Amino acid sequence: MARHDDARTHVATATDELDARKAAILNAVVTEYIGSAQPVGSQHVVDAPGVNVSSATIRSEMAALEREGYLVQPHTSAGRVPTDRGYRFFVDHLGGTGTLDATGRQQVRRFFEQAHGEIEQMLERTSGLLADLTDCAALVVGPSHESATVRSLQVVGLGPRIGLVVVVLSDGAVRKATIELPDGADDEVLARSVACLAAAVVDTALRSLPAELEPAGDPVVDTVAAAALAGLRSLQGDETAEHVFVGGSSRMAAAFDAVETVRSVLTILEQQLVVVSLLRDVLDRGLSVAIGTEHGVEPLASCAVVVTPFSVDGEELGTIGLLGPTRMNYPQALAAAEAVGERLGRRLSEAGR
Amino acid sequence: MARHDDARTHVATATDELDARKAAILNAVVTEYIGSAQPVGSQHVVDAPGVNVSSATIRSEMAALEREGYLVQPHTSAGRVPTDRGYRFFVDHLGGTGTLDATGRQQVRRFFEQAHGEIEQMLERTSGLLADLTDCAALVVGPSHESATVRSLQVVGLGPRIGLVVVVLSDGAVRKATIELPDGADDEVLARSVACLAAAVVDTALRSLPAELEPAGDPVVDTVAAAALAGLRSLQGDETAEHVFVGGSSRMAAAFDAVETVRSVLTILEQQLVVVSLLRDVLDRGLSVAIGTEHGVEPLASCAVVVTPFSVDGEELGTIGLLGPTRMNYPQALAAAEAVGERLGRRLSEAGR
DNA sequence: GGTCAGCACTCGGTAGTATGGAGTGCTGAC
DNA sequence: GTCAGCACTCCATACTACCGAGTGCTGACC
Repeated sequence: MARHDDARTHVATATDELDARKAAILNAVVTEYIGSAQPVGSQHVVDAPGVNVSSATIRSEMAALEREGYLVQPHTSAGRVPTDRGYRFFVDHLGGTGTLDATGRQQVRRFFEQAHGEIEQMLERTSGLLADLTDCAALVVGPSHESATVRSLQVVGLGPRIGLVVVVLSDGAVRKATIELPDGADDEVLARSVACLAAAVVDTALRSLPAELEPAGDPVVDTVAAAALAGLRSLQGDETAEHVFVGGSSRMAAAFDAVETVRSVLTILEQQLVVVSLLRDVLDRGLSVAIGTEHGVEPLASCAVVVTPFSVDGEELGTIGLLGPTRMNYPQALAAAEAVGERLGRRLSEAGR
Repeated sequence: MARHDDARTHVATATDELDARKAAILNAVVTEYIGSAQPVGSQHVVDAPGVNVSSATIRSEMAALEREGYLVQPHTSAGRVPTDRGYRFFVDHLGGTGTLDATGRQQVRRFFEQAHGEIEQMLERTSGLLADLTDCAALVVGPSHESATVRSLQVVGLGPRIGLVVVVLSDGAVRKATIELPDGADDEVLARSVACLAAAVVDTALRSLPAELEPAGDPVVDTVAAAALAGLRSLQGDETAEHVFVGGSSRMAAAFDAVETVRSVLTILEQQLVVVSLLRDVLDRGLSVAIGTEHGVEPLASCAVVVTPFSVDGEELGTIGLLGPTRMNYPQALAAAEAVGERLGRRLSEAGR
């Protein structure tokens, strides 16, 4: 029942918004509620750190906190539950990010010791790790390929008139596009087309491909090269719509007891576009946590999102997100996201892309 | 309430197991229950096709069906609910697979008219389509690459000592592996290594790669080639563990009202390995539907799976699966899976792999 | 003036009881 | 073999009572 050890033991200090005691009480209510999911009564707060007053005094303070919008009562004669604003205050006044607990740290270490494989696989598995650590749904968006340039290019004949353009980007990503080949496109023609196309697109970003190519003389070669260029073009869209790896969405079922809520949250999680722009939006607003209605996605009104960017090679950005109920364990989630983000970035950097 | 139109209007015929009337009653109960999710009483069955008897007679038949294990009563004085065996009979005696309804057919047609992109994207989107059509979670497993051979090979330098092996398989799949390069591995060395490696592995299946390579004379070239081969080797595992695209898992939340059930089903859906082997297992047993405990996966005891293979280029197999509650709409699910599978296979075949 | 013990009050949750209705199984007549 | 009629079962629903966790207020104390 008493989960005070879970709280950052930072004794609340006076702030512009709330005096020290109110802050301490609010903190206690939030931590308690995160642990128990039950409305918190004045009695349960009485021996929280920084609160050295009787339950009567706490009650009057709680009433004040309610007037100021930090707490609500589900009904008269029930304990208090934090509002979004209450959580916001709690999150904003955490003493530093805190660290992962011992078993969590160990889990992360082990994971990165034995992790291997290509970037997509790493990201996928990382989402699982994060879900395990935090009991939230985990979102991992890989580094953007937007600024990557074409590193190498190849056209492979697959069938009688079918070819595959394979392009390697400077950041190590590989893309492919199927194209139609004209008759008479033998290996030699393919090679010449590639050479012709390569001259024009290598070291170019996918989004700034040339519109046309210098004719190479041979009409068949030109046709192939044009087809391949068109193939590359069709890849531009993919880069904008980034892939997000979602792990542990089943945890959302444990977090809510209304099936309807679960359903609507899962529906959102299935829409990659929504998820990605949610994360990006939160980041753009300079937040690392968005609570309840702070992010605009209505079906997620009872959820909070923790977002952490991770940097690969200094600059390019990937994003880690954790989605849970508003009463999620913020200190834990923040610590996990940060720790994993840091190690993931490091790992991907040293893998050389 | 009356959903009899949903039922294949096939009037039950006598079988080895059940006489015509019992079969008709069982069919009516199943269809009604699929529609309403409420225990079905004798009154609700009275004007179902093939049942021209009074409710009293139906009651005695129902009692018999219960003794024989096709129905159960949640409690005395409640209607009847089909057992897994009841569903099994229903499914086994559907008159042909039936067809999709008009709007469904239109949805499928539209989808395949505007569908484009590479195979993975197609499969992903197809899972969404199937979920929309059936209100089930949809599973799509792409054609196996097991028997595909190496079609083309390339090593691209990415950083000072980092390279990427890119291999195109005969079925159009592209794989990559990061490798470490020795000092002095310039473009020319890479080209020679590729040539050396290509000679040994082109037209070979990934699972039957040679253990070693003929030395080419130059130690640097040999090192690169060996590293690249090791890279290829690391891909073997990926081929066995196939990727499955899961769409519409949120529908499972609508299907059950116990959050706990939802959670455990979702947990299974997150484990690709389990899902793939479930599908494969059902197929191997020659079934197209597995109901309740028929598949061995315990947390899915209240679920049924509809499985349809789809063939690309005659032989190679992909699989479509639909996961829903045991009271899912089997005729609809079977029709949708078949229709989509057929068109998907056709589409992937003509795309040339 | 802030703190707090004491107290009256509120109200959700649980348990117990009545009632209605959907559904059953059985019986006896056709 | 079929089925109208009937007694019976038992889930849902509604209502009531009651307990207890929790509140707000008051008045005394430092």
